[in-house]
Amino acid sequence: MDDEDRVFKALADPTRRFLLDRLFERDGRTLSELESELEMTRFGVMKHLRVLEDAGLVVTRRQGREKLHFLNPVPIRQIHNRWIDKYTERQVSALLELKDELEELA
Amino acid sequence: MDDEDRVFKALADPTRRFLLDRLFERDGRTLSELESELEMTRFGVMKHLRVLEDAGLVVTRRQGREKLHFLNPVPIRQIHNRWIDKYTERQVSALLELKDELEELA
DNA sequence: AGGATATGTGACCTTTTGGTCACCTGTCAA
DNA sequence: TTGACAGGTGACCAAAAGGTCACATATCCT
Repeated sequence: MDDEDRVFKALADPTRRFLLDRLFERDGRTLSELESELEMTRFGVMKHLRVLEDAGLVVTRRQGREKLHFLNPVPIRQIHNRWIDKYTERQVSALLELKDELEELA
Repeated sequence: MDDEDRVFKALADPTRRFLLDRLFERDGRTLSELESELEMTRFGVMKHLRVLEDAGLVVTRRQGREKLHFLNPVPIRQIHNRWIDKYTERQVSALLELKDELEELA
């Protein structure tokens, strides 16, 4: 499995996206901390974090007996660049901003 | 399966990403045209296109007995916005532009 | 009309993936 | 230094996904 494939496979699972959401909110969390927010055993969560790390979506640092997890946004941006060129980017982001404003009014 | 999940699941397969690449290059292609570029039966390709359409990554229009396929970039941009805020976007896109320039020199 | 062309459906099989468990290693602190 | 705590490995099972085929419908063109 190549690097690119790992990123997309990693994003395909809802639990892993939830983990990225938690890290987007605040990074530097430990396995135990992330586990406490999920209805799953530690082993399941560990496996998911491993997949995210192998994909480069999460980077880690050991601190004593703890392992801290950080979100890496670079692969996400690369997905974006693959199918959205500069010109289309302006159109699409304008469209989504408009959509957000309309939803705020409703 | 909710709408968001469908998008990520759709992107998880290399054949489907290849199809998006072809449509990014040029849209409005038919099933037969896309099939001719893949080592797979028509049924396999059709199944993949169906998944992409259900996810909203591809939109279609019937024209006689043909079905034309178009790339929709909106869901891709939404993935981007989920984990990259305005501030981070500037940093990451600058980093990737630098990376591209360096690779051009090498 | 009728054959060729373009797309569609449901059943089926194989491979991959998500999740759990028994068991193990490294680190902290009294 | 010993017990509690944080993280790690490999085997295992059930569920989901990728791919093919027999069969079917709609459209075009002569």
